[in-house]
Amino acid sequence: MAKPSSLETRDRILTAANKLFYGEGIRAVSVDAIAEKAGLTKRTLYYHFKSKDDLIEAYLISRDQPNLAAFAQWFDEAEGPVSAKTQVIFQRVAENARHPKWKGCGFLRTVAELANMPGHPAVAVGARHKKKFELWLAEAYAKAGIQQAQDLARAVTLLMDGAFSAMLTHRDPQYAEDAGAAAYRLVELACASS
Amino acid sequence: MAKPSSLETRDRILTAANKLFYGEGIRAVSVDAIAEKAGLTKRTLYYHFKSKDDLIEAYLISRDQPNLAAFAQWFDEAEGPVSAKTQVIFQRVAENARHPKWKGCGFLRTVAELANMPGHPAVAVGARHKKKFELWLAEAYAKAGIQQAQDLARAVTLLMDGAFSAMLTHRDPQYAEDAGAAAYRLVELACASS
DNA sequence: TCAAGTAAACTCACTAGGTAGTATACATGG
DNA sequence: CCATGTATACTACCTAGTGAGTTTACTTGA
Repeated sequence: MAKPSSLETRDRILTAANKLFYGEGIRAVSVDAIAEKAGLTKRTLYYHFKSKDDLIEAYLISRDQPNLAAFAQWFDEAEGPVSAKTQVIFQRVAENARHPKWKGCGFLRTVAELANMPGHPAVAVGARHKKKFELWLAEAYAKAGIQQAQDLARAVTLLMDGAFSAMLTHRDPQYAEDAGAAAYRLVELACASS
Repeated sequence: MAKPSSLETRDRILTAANKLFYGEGIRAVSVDAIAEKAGLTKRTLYYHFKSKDDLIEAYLISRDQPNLAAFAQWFDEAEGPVSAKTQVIFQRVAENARHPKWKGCGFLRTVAELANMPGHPAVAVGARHKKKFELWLAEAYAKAGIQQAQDLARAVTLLMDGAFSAMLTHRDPQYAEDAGAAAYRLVELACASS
């Protein structure tokens, strides 16, 4: 069967790809650089991934569940009404954005960089990730008895993507705080009419 | 002085850079490709621009005023209260996004692609452009007698950036329509408390 | 028990083409 | 004549991807 190191090697490549793709961008990072960071040769990398595009897709897939889980945990841990719980998500995102290595939302940045390849599998992964986030929010709002849960989830998701973009543009976490305040108002408004 | 064709040549290069950088992305486009599209040699391009980075910056600078002017025109032409005028901007953006060549906001995409170079002059141009948009909105809201004009302009700008990101991700103009509806609600809310 | 076989996992050296940027020379209008 | 503008041809290096061969771990037959 497979060597015991096989899965471990694939993970090492993915970890290196994560750091480099997120830190430097997709097209700015060469396959050679990833192989070197992973401590193996390019030929070995191509044994585990059939192309650079394949590796880009795998990079985003590896971030999908962890990111969604973090949002859900922040929301669940927060006290108070859904409006406040929503706002907490934005506050946590703002906190994360203070780390020096923070470089925006990896999904949005990858989609933006691959805008000239709409059919790229990684773009589809990014779109699905954002859809999942919105759907999860909509379900949370529906459980809280909000009538227009879908519309509200859509608006909050738009504010979140706007916050990611603005924080990256201006390098200022305040934008996520302000987006959170706007989201709070919209949730309160929806609650009032429910 | 310069040959009469000099300014024209610079413009030809800038036009080619515009189409290629916006259509394909920054790092995906080579200086050779821009020179070829402009119908001249790379050496001539380097006579007018000192580096690729310089050309990237010039590309964004050339889009700054036209974009802001379009937003202002859409807003001024629209009928009704500021809430409706705000919503119209989003509707116009959604219309534009239906063009096959639409590839998102050139400023946001450039900033996202150059996220690993925070000091890049083009990133600064992108940040200034977004600040100008927000400031223009804040002034329009203040003129309309809204108390929290700045907060409101910030929220609407966040929704706009979110709309750009989501439309690019999902290739669906509906996201701008929904962002416009949310913006409408926030403006109405601010008007009510003024 | 242990040598031979096998397939997975891996490396070295390479191809063919693209990259930003430049040294040098030629043209052309004032 | 001479400054501005343009082109040819080049450097030095990086790019994704591959052909061919080697090492490793495990299986299997005697």
